[in-house]
Amino acid sequence: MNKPTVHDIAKEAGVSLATVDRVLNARPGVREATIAKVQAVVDRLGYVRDTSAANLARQRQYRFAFALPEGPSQFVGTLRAAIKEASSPPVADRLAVNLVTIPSHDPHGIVQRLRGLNPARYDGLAIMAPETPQVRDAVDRLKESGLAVVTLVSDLPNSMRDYFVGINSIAAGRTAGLLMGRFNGRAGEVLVVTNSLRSRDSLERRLGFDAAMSEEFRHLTVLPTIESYDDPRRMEAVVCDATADRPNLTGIYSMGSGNTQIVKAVQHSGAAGRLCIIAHELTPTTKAGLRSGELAAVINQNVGHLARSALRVLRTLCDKAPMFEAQERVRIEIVVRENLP
Amino acid sequence: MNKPTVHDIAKEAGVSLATVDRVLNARPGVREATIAKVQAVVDRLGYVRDTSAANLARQRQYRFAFALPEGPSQFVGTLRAAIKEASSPPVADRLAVNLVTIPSHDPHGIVQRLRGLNPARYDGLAIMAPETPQVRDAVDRLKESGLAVVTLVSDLPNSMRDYFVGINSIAAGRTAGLLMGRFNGRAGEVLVVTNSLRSRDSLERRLGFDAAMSEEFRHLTVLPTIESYDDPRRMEAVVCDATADRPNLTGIYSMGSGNTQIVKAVQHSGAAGRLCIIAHELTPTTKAGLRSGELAAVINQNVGHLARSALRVLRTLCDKAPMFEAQERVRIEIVVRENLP
DNA sequence: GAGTTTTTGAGGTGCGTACCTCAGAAAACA
DNA sequence: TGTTTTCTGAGGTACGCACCTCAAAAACTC
Repeated sequence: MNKPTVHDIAKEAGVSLATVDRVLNARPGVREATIAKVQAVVDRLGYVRDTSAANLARQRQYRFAFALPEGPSQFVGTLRAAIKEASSPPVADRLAVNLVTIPSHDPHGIVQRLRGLNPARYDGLAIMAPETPQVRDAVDRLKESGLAVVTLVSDLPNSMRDYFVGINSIAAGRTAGLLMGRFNGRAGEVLVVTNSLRSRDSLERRLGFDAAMSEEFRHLTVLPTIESYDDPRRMEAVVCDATADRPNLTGIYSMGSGNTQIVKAVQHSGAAGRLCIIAHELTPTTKAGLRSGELAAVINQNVGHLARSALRVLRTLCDKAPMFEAQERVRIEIVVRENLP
Repeated sequence: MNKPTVHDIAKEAGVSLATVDRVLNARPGVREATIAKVQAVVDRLGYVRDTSAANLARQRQYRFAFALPEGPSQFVGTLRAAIKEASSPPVADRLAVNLVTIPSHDPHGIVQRLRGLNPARYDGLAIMAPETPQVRDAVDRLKESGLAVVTLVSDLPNSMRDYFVGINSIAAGRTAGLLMGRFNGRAGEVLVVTNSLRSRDSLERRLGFDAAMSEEFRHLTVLPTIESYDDPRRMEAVVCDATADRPNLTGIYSMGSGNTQIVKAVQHSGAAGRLCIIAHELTPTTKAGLRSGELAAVINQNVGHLARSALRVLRTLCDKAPMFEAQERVRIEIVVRENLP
């Protein structure tokens, strides 16, 4: 017997199509006993709803909002491009994706933006935002008004989000630490820079990095994190100063964006050869850095994977269909010059 | 205007539905002039066929054969499992996948097995096989009888295959070389082992490895490749001898399967600490090796990605639909203990 | 057992496409 | 001009499902 249909269920259960339909779509007006009878047949025949036929019949449109931070981050730029590519025809059908930008470091502004989203006009939300109580509450409110919600890149673990699409940041930091330790044989100091420690992923990367370093690589001294607050000049100055003032500096771990400035500063300082620089996220800048040898390695999460995964998960959640978890696990990629895509 | 349908095309072009249908499905019996007229409207309105509706109407079944080598290889085992998972409901619909095993190193046997496939019963073939003229011809024959053909893991570049799903083996070898050079600071010799150099991917890995080593890491001497011909005892013996006879041995590059034996031999020899071992493909054995520290790194291609990619590509080829290339590019993953999935 | 409420059945329509038939129009040929 | 061949149109059915209506049956109530 091939793929049972609703007709088969009806025949087998001795009820009408309408009743099967009511049971399958949880519509009211069916006795408990009948529901059980139909369910039993469904289970026995192994009926699975044909999602594409269902969507066709229901004229389904998946309307998703993607909330991404504004600002000059190259990573967010490539992520945005990946989302656009993954949600445009003919790859995606019945999909209407709205990209909304939210302020990077202003919880209040983020909340305002999220309030501006009419829950009735969306079926799902994917959001990349720092973890603050206000943001969490705003997300929870959208969830409560019926949206499927996934967090992207940076998790909000205590919110009501349905799923997190991204990498384990602690493990990512540990990986960076391992590479720093192995690639960088000379004893000395390691500078750690980022734009902000306020988002959960940055914090966790630092934790993982420190853990790996202290466990295995005691020949390296990790300096306190320096934040640039998205200010390119500050980032450049910090790196310039460090290379000038610290003769023992042998490595830099860049946890966030601003890699363009780091590379530039290092080039000017003439310290390029003696430094092992490890950064996050493949962007035009970091790719160039890998090619030219200034960057030793990049820890990456594939933006295409992130985008497609978020879309798939949101779709699946809307359909209340079972998830294919293995496909949604975003890998922590190690990229060196030789395996650049 | 929302998603134009065939009806819109018909109305706009001033022809009937039947004619639009004939044009869209390349059926005969339409004048050139009319075809052009319809095509123009299709382009102008940006019509894209609704694949799910089309498949529904056509009761389409995609029937694919996956030809994978037999034998005890753990990698092929995990790949096989990934294919099964990716082709079973409810993840995949209208999909009938047949896994066929082919002899590993017997071109004649492979050809026989492929001859046994009735082209009328399949829409597509994915094959992982060594590159020999006989195999190539057998593949070409299937292609000519109308199947979509993709090569998997190991390419047959001079065949008529439509697509190759897998990684660039030269780059993979280069990556292994880079890691060997960076992780392994001590000068000395590097042993290279594999089960066979007869398949294209092994050969190319070796090429890439040598290139990277000779360009950058002159402190390491790479020994000639030793083949085990799928004989576990031979593999173990080779590694045992090398660790015993070569005091300068500092690294092992394992290009193929047989990692269980390598790890075992190294453990027994007591040389575990002084050796940097790099292997290919994540399997239970290599995962355990990474966790326990015997393996320094593993170069991996994600079997789930391979499986899903092959299926997607075959489907796309059957539909004659445009391909979303970025999604099909399989990455060369570097796996260390810290970023184990 | 009459009246009320709750369940169920039968049937239809539509989603966007594929594929079929048959008649009639247009073009090409003699 | 008539005849053949080549196009084209109108219409239908089907795919698997969602969602609707209306009437009939069954299950309750008092």
